Amino acid sequence: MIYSSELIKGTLKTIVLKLLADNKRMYGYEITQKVKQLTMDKIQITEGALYPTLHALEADGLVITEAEYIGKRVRKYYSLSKTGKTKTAEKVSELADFMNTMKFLLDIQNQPV
Amino acid sequence: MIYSSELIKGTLKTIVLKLLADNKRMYGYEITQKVKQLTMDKIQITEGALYPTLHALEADGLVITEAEYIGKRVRKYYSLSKTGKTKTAEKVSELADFMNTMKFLLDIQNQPV
DNA sequence: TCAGATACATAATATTCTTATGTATTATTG
DNA sequence: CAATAATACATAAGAATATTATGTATCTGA
Repeated sequence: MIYSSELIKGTLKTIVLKLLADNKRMYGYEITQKVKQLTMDKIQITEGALYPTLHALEADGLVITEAEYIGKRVRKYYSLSKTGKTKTAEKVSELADFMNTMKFLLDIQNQPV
Repeated sequence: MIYSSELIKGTLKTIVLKLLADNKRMYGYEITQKVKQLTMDKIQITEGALYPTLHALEADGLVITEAEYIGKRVRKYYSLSKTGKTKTAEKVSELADFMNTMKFLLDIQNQPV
């Protein structure tokens, strides 16, 4: 089962930021694979969604990039800036709060998953 | 505190459906107020978001409507169709699953709210 | 009486995703 | 060893869905 795409909306940025907080330094393709692996294929980030998001994070000064060559192929590593670290904590905390609210709102107690 | 609007994206339809499942019959304005009240003002659904959503649910055959006059003012009541009830159960269950996944992904254990 | 709440609706715009396409390198496998 | 899949980036067109603004009209309370 893959979640309907609308659920990802609004959480992608937070997911990416949190992964960078945990892994110091990651490149785009690695992020898609990591999310896929951690969620047992339930969340699959498309490249068309990820790269624009990464570029936006960079434009906002939340991440910094380093290009690196693996053989002849370029890799673009992303890591959190100081501002990015602060922002990540805020967004994760907000999402946690939001999920508690939603849990209450949807009256979700012990639904089997 | 009001959640950043992006968090609402993708969950609005599910919220509306669940409220209708719990309350049998509601009108638009009532839904906005109910959500505001249940979430202690943290989620405020704008009319520009709600009405198009309700119309889409109707077009999809998930809800049925009845107009009613309160004095001279019209009210449009929404209730779940049979298909709507099934769909609601599916969407709520999917969202519950998604939130568990997100909880794991974001490593959220006992963050104070 | 008049401001605020109730109650609907829609249009222009912005955001952000999907889908499709493009380029190129490296690894695998029949 | 050639073809395919995986790795790795990127962007553009289009769809979906929200924000913001606007419009209309009624009812309530100070």
